[in-house]
Amino acid sequence: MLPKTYDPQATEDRIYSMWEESGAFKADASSDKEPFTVSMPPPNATGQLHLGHAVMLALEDIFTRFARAQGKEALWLPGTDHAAIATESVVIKKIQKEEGIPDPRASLGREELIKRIAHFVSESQDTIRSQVRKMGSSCDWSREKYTLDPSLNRCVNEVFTKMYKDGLIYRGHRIVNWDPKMQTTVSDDEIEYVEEKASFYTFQYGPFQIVTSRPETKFGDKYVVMHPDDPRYEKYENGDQFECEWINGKITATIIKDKVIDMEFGTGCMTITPWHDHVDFDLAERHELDKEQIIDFEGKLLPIANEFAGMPIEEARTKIVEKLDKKGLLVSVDENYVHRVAVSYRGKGKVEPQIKEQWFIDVNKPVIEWKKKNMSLKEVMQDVIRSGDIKIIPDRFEKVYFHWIDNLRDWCVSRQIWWGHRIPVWHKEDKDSKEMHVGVQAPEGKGWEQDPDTLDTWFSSGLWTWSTLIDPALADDHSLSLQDLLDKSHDFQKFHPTSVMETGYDILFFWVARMILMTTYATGKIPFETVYLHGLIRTRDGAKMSKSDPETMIDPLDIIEKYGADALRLSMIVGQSPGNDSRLFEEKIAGYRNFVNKLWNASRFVLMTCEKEGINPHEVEGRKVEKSKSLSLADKAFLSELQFLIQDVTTGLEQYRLSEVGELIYSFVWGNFCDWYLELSKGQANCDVLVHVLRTILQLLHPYCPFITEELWASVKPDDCNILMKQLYPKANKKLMDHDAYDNFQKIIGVITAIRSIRADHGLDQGKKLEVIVHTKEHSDVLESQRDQIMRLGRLSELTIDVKPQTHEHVASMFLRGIEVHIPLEGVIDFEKEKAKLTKEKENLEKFLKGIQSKLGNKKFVSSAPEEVVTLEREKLENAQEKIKKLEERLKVLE
RNA sequence: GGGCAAUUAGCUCAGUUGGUUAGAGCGCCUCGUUGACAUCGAGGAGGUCACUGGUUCGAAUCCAGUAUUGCCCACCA
Repeated sequence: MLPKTYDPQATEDRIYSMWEESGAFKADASSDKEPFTVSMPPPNATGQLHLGHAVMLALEDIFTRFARAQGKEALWLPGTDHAAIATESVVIKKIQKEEGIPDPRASLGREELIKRIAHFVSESQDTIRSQVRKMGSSCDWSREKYTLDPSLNRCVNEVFTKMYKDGLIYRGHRIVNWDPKMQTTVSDDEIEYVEEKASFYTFQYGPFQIVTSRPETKFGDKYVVMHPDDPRYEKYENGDQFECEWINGKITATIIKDKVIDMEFGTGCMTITPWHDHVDFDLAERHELDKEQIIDFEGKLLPIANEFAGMPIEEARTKIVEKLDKKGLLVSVDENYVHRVAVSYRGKGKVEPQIKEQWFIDVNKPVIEWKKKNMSLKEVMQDVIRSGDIKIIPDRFEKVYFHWIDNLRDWCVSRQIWWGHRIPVWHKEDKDSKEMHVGVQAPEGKGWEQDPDTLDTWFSSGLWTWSTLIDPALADDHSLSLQDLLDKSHDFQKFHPTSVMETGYDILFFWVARMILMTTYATGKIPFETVYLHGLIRTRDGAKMSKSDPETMIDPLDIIEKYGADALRLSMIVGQSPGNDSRLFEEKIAGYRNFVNKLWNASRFVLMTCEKEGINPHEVEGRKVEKSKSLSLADKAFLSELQFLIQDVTTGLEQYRLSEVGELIYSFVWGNFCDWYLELSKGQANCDVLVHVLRTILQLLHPYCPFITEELWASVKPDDCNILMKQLYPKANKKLMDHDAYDNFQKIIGVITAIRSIRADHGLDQGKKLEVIVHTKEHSDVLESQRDQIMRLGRLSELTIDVKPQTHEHVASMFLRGIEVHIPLEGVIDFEKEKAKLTKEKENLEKFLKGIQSKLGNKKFVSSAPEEVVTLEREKLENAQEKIKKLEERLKVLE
């Protein structure tokens, strides 16, 4: 016999091992079944899983288990990401802290540092693997991938080379975001802005006044820019020159007129620093102006700054202001200026724009053949969404996506860090040599050195849906082309494009967009059909959970230990809608733990009942139940409701409406199965139905709560059945859909509810005699057939069921679903109120009826709307008509 | 500056194409240990669906505007 409470701790690990050993997670590329594929967004190989991962794993596991149960060949492919900058910075910090080495890159060298990082990563990967298992994830571990695996590296090199040959990858001196702390470039998307209060200076610059918060960049400023339409500067012409006193003596300045200037801001004119500012750089490019570097890559001033050379930015700033003040060129200082400073998404260090030679992907060059047209990467990215090849859930993110693409600039893909995919470019002698080789492998001959730079981590992540499906054995064969690799890899042929990409909306641009870009280009196919974006999990107060504040952090592992993985999964799925943030706190999780336990006890009850009746649950045949002729009203009603549940759950899951479906099952199990059916079974039990319904519930719930359902399945499964996760999903049996039984059963429920309510309202003693008055013979028959149940659940010692029209003094308190229940009470009934209520109800119904009639009378509607909608309206009409009739009858009684 | 959302019970949130009396969980109040479950059961209170207009027989739902909050994007020196 099962224990009184469910103990997830004692169950989950055992069940998971059982699944793994059974091979049920493994997908078969050679099967004939329809494929269903999910690529797991690879967690960064830097440490711990957090709730964001947990929600992702829960969602994807539900998708996968459901697809599997629908008879599809389901593949959920797990893996980890090398997370270039993030990982390197974590390890460098660790070495600095633990070993006291201030600059590990310099001290250890490339080879040694990479070795250290690799070691760290492999430990971290083990942690992640075990955490993913703890969540119950049914992913195919035999196919686990890592972004630095040789076969994935091969794909990276192939794509880079192909892009280079197509002229999509180019090398150029461009302004990039330089992170002096991490000593690398970062992409536009890896930047965040933090508000900072700064001093805002106004300086005299020749005849002009300019404003800046960054005086230290102003050494090279020999251009002053203003708007061509600005009346204040009408007398100056573009190209005019003048001499003026500046930081280090006299300079010759040139006037530039350009429309980027905002006349409203500051003094309406500014000097520019093309080397250290994106806008200034663009402007300088347009007007072909000189660019000079002021700040070096360490964040210190260069010799151009004379006596300030070698100073760090912050120090130089104050000194320069002092100097300009002494020269009388400082006009004013605003100490309360708030501006936004760019910092690196990872290292949180201030980002300094710099001009550097970098590798870029051209997003505007129309060289991609897509749908028989030549398109640019940008255009393909727009087309796949616009044409509906890829659907984004929720769809409002499509707008956000388009907006992002409109603003997309060429993508800088080279990074000056060591951890990652090294760029497949070789230089003869040194980097500045003119001889260069771009290819998948190193060129023949001596003296070739590979470019020291690595690729942006999103370059390889962009290939994730398909590079993971390339056969590693083939990847070693360099006689094969990229196309060969795709054509010959069975997994790729079977499982790509993937079915759904599920991830947080916060990486829509970082990753989802890049996958679309890279995959359409490299394979000619979309990477996935549907994008499902989940929201962030926040604290009870709506704050972001952050590592720096352990109080607010909820560690999924702690929760699993305390409440079980099933409860955690439900608490993150039910009540959440895609794309919206949600809050999580322990009471919520405890609520779902209670639900899980409720299911446990319901099963216990079923098993105990079977034992009492001498029935072996394993021998119950589902089919027989469905054909049985000895079903009670409750059995029929309940089986009918179950069929509708199956239908709703299935269509809901097909449409990715996970929250709604979770709620449906929850309320069915608790509100119907436990509260009614099991209670009724205490009077008279049909074990066949009990077992059958319980099995179906376990099957339906399995994608959400895999552990407990699997555990319970073992106790109730048919003898010839395997483990639950290999079962096919239940199908609704139309023959069991019995509206009459359902309606009649609702009447019983109504009566019992009424009795309970009356008892509570009037403190009715247990065993009090009750009279139930009904108006028709049919109702009386229904109640009569369930007399025992009503008496038991209503706790009555005597019950009269009578058919008669009512006199005023007898009409009592409750009208429920067409049945009137009353007990003899002295003077508590308000007839006028009752009458008014019914009259209003009738009026509403009549209004409603009129509306539908006019709708159905409208030819336009009938001809244009889908047939189902029209029938639905007709049904509504009939229902309403019937109800009005009944109301009229009741009103007549009251008269 | 532009865009996207949110606003529903004390709290956290559902509410699929407009449809009959707006739902759930938690919390609160009353009662209850008859053998599945106190991680429970029965009953109850609590909402002008942010506000103002409009479309409609009918609006939480569609449209316009207002307010508050949040997020994203952008070159304001």
